[in-house]
Amino acid sequence: MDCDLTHGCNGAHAGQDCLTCETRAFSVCAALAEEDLATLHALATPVRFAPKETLLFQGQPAPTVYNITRGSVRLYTLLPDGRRQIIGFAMTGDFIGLSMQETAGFSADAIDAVEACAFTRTAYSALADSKPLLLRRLHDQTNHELMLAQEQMMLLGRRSAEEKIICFLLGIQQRLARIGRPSITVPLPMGRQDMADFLGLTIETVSRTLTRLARDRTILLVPDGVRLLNRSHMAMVAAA
Amino acid sequence: MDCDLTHGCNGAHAGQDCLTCETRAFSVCAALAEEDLATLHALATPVRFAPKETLLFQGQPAPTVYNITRGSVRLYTLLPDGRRQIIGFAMTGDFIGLSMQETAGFSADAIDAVEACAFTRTAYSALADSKPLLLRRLHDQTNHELMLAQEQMMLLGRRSAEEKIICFLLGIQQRLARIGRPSITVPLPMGRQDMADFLGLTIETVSRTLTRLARDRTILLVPDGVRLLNRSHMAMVAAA
DNA sequence: CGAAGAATTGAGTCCTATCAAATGCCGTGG
DNA sequence: CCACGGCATTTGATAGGACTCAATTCTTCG
Repeated sequence: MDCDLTHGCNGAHAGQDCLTCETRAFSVCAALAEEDLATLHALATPVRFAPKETLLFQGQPAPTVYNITRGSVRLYTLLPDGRRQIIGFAMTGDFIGLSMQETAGFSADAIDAVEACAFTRTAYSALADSKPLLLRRLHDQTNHELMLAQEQMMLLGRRSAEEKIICFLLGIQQRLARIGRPSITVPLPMGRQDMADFLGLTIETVSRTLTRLARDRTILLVPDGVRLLNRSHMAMVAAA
Repeated sequence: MDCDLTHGCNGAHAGQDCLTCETRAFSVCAALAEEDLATLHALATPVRFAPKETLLFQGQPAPTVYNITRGSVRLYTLLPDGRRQIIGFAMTGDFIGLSMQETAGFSADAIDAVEACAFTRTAYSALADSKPLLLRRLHDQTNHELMLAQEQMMLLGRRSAEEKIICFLLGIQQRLARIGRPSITVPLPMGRQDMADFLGLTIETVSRTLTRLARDRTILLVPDGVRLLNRSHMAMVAAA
């Protein structure tokens, strides 16, 4: 198999199997019985993306859907004048292209080194039609995303910069806990500009707010992440 | 049948039939063949809500799903300190409770006089399971809502007050056009505070921005609505 | 070690929020 | 019919939080 840089590159680890996939339990694949996983595995192509490589481009055909098995991806839309809104970060276990629309409604690119299972949209769609449980799982997943989107609207429309940062950090932590990686230290693979474009802030405000929280001993800034020192205070702010 | 104010009141027009429902073509019901509409009709209970009456309350069980046939509903979430974010407005043909979760993720109440078809969540869920086309239609509808939510994130996070107002007005107009009510005059059943809480602004900023747009001859303020005078300029701003 | 990019810090401005008052709009009841 | 009260909206004055522009400082990596 050859290596197409524009669509990602199968690495040497291509022997990975759906049956032994570590992320199965957290992914839509959990809906399938073991015997169906063989069918799924036949459809899946493992792919890799280097940092900044594009998975999807806003407005262009999206013939492929991806299930992220490693790394982080930013999903975003752009205005013609360059303003960017990141609508979410996809990480291990997340599905990109759930809507299975002909054309992508947003762009997506790799933040760090990303590994994923790729499926052709048509093949995946057909499998979903034949496996009601999988379809149901997709539907639930979409509903979950809709709920997250609604929470993000509250964050973007009605919260202060400090609240935005705190909610963001707690949100990442909760998400990692749900996929079996709980930790007081929250890893932040994305840069400050990505955080800013997700939270509706500027990069300077993100930086200033983080340093202020660090001065207050609410958090501790560490390389590529943040350690949460005062979770009770953060939880108060997030709830309020 | 008695009249329970907390859950809406069947009016004298209760004889309405799914077969002759004017909103059928724009609603999820469009997925059903005529013979299935009888089944649907048996499950539907027509209800009415007075202005400010509550359909759903955030965090409480939601045993009922509604298909709005007349009037407008605001969907919103509240923070403990009273800050409100309106996540959407439901109007004729829109479905409330799509996610079919046990508990509501947001509150919903009537803006003006609302008429709706009510279904018990369990009965509707069972019907969806037996009619794949209906389920598919529900899924598509959810995907559509997710797309709208993502557009709203861009609006809330990255657009100026004037852009927010303009996008909002054009959005309402497009929506009315899609359900067969195209018009240069955009009706605004919701008050200024509702617009503010939807757009992430204050009521004063909404008012000021509207009057400025009226001074510029971009719009004309009319009772309970706005007439769009310079759509090309508005379209430019919305695209930019 | 040096260059390039990322992050932080600083100074000043602007947009929107806040606080406050005036105006307009209805429905009620005298 | 008109005065009145309550509510929504508009308008004004001021303040503040986040943005902008600009300059360091810190990292990373060849």
